[in-house]
Amino acid sequence: MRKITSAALGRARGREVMPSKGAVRLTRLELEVMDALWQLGAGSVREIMYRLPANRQLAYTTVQTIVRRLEEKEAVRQVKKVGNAHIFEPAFTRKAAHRRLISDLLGIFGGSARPLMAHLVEDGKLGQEDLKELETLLAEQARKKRTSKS
Amino acid sequence: MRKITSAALGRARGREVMPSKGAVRLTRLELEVMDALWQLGAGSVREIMYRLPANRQLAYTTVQTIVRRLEEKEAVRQVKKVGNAHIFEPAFTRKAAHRRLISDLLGIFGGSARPLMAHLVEDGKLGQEDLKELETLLAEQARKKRTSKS
DNA sequence: ACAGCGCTACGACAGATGTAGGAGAATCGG
DNA sequence: CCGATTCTCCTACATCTGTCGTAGCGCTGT
Repeated sequence: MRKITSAALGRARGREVMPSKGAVRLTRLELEVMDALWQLGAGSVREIMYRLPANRQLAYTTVQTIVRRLEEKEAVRQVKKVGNAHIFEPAFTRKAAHRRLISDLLGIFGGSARPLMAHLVEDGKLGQEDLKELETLLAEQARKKRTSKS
Repeated sequence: MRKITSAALGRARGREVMPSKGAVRLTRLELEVMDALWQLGAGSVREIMYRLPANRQLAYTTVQTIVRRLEEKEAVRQVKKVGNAHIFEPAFTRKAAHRRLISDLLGIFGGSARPLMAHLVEDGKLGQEDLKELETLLAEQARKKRTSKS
């Protein structure tokens, strides 16, 4: 049998997004645990457990396991002990994590924010007021940059 | 030992995002395969393999496996045979898949598009022209809706 | 007609993820 | 000082993901 490909041998463009050094990729669950920690600022396994959303009630040891894995990934670190319990704290901000998520998504979208935005608008997730707000933000940012730099 | 939690017993808000019925969650690799298929419109395993980005050269059977899994997830379906080879076609559009991704991300962001946008602006992924463009799009959409509906 | 090559079906396997149990050490309340 | 409680540390295990290999069947060209 002849290879079915015959003519279509055009290698595709190599869209590629560097994992930017030490940036960890958090899983869904890990993200929820981090979220709890971000809310707390710092906390014990049990505190994290209680801060988990209602639709994610996990066993104590499950949370503990996730926290341990997060430690391995250096996403959280122990800051002190209370009794014999470790108190953990996030190793980076929610913002940083979000940035990572967005950049991943943008990668999938081919690197440009446009299509993403278009979707948002189409889905009505983005209205007139939002755009206004953004313009303000953009202007302010430009101003700030001019002030600090140059 | 006393539970370390003592006072902090406020259950967190139950942010939750329904998986919207039959919507499948595609993995990274599956997404790349789908992307190849979207480019092709429809194609054989081998054609898909050749369309994969240069940084993702996989063995023939690897691609085949992914395609099989996508079939199980009903993300692709066989449309015909050429020789003894199956020709596959996506079961939904790239757009639909993207919508799903975005909605997932928004879920993580608490449901609002604002923070997402803010990030984009901060990272300079979104400029003046983009916002202009979006406003146009938004206006057009409003017009269209008015025309079709009401 | 048949050798050979491509395709399919299936199985395998390591590493990542989600979820939890058990043993035993540390601590707290009395 | 002692028992009950709560941690910690490890282990376990089912799934999901990423990646292939093998066996065998069906075309196809000569």
